[in-house]
Amino acid sequence: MINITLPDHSQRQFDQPLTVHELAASIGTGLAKAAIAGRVNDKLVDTSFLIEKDASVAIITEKDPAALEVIRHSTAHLLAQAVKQLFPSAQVTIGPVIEDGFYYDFSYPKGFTPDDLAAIEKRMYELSAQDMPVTRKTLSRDQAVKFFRDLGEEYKAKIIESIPANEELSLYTQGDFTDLCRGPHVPNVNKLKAFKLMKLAGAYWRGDSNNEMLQRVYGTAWLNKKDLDDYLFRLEEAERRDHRKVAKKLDLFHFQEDAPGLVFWHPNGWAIYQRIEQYMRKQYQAYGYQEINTPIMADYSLWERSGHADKYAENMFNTESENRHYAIKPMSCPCHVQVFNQGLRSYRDLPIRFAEFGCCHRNEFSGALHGLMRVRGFTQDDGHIFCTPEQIQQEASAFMDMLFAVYKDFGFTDVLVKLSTRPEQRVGAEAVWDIAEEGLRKALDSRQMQWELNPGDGAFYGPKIDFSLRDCLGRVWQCGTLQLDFNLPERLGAEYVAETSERKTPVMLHRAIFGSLQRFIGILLENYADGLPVWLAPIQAVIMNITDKQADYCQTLLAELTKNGIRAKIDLRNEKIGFKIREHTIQRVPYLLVIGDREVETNSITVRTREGKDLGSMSVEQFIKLTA
RNA sequence: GCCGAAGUAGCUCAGUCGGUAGAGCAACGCAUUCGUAAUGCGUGGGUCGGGUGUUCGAUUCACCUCUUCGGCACCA
Repeated sequence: MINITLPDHSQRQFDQPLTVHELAASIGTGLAKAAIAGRVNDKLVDTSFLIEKDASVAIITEKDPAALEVIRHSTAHLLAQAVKQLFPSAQVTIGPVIEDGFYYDFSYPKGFTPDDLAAIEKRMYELSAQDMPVTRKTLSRDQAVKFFRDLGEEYKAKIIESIPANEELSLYTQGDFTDLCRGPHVPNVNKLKAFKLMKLAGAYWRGDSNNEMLQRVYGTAWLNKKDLDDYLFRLEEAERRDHRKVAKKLDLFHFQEDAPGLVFWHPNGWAIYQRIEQYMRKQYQAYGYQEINTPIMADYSLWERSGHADKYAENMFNTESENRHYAIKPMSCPCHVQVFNQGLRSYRDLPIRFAEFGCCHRNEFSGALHGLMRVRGFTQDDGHIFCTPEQIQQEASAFMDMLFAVYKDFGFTDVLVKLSTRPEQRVGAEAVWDIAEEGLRKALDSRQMQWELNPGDGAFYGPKIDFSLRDCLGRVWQCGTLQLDFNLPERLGAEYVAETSERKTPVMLHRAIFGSLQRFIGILLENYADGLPVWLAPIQAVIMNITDKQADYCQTLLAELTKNGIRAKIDLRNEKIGFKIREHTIQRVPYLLVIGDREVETNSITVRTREGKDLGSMSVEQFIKLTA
């Protein structure tokens, strides 16, 4: 007798073993038809899975989130089947599920073309229109290796060989196609109804750039056509928000061939940049930092002493003059230690907090460049705190106060926090690691928030906390960081005099909130699409006259607003008011000020927002208050 | 750096199976003086990313190169 518990806690008894599908059928034919997979004792299985002993079982239908994963995985197999039919010489490798879809890597030296992609997708739809069951069987490892070798599938054979010998392997077959897979899969390919192949890309075999480049096909798959269309719409939305597009539309910055990965800021873009830098400068003052500025390049020997020449050389730009070799700074920390080292420091001076809008250059691989998100020249909101091990906790805590306040001011409240602790390879005494990790942990625990532990993921020179923002499209951007460093101060000879008159090496905290100002602006632009908050908008208000008669009044108004620190612009063009409103609405100027005879007579302004809302007439003073 | 795609007017894009290019918007000029998302008419604008080759002739074909886009790898 087998006793099966269903999700509603009801129980059913059966005389003999039965499959998930049979169980579903015993509950209802509709359920049997809708079954995509099963969950037996919390393990996802095929509908063909044979239940042999007492278990709690759920039938997975479209309503269960797990269904989508199964469907995506099966769609990857469908892709492989179509490819093998159309391109028999292609070899299959792996085809996992990823966010919103799946991919499959093929070895196919000729490479697929976009036309091939369309043909493959067409074949996939032809196959899924058939009534083609997906069946599972198991083989021993050696049998499986032989099976795939005989098919000429060398990569599959290699994958299997890397699986422990005693493990049983499962193979899934649909029509003429068989793939090694852990499963589970849909019972029939006709369950696959809404998918689309998205793009082609190269990918290294086993993710190693020394290996052969495989052909990766990306696809997306959904429960139904509507979900697929929604997804494609979301992609369009993300594309619309692309910061590179927004930059063109709003005339913020540009790139050109002469300076790959380096930004040419235009007046509007630089206004945003300046606004952010000035904002952060104020925060530095409020949180007890001293702003400094250090050279953009330094003799190569400094980078040898700091260790960058050893570990970071290929990312550094170099230059030469009068037989001296210089490197352009990729980060500011070694220079900050030089400032610390001027004069003898006492324990009474600590902590010392230096901040710099550090202009850094890194020679990123050409293929890594990506708008403002990955550039070769950027500004770090770089700061270094020199303190004693005992001060780590309070400094970490104060830093997080600052960080969360700053993120909140920019509208980011969903922040992911990760603590990474000591790795295998490390420098520094165990006792110092203990204090450091404990300090960070306590600083985290003292706040009402969730954080995640990444054991062993710290840098060789110290533990760290990373902070990531989630934007309005749900994308995650790592921005802030707090890294403890026991190594660099020692290498560069930083010292202070302790209470006991001994010379001691301070701990150094590397910290950033934006990371790169350029990248942070990119994130802001995509998060707000083009409607930046009023305080960040390059132009906050446009004054528009209705006819020439009001031009003088408009000029007076402009002077008045400018005097009060509002970034205003004037539009006296001989155009209809509707035309001007349309133009500046598209430019996402927060406030549109309409000036006609009525406003001149009553010494007022009429305000319309970029959202099209009419705020009515008000005095200049009222408007200044509104904007501030 | 690797794989794939792309580069034509300020922007978005069309085009030429080899005979030096076109639209819409923008810009400029003239008329219009107008009350909340496009007034009308007219004008100018391009070494078709750069180089080399094939050809009577290359924006078009071939090769090289740069840049950009999508991935991979990288991001001590």
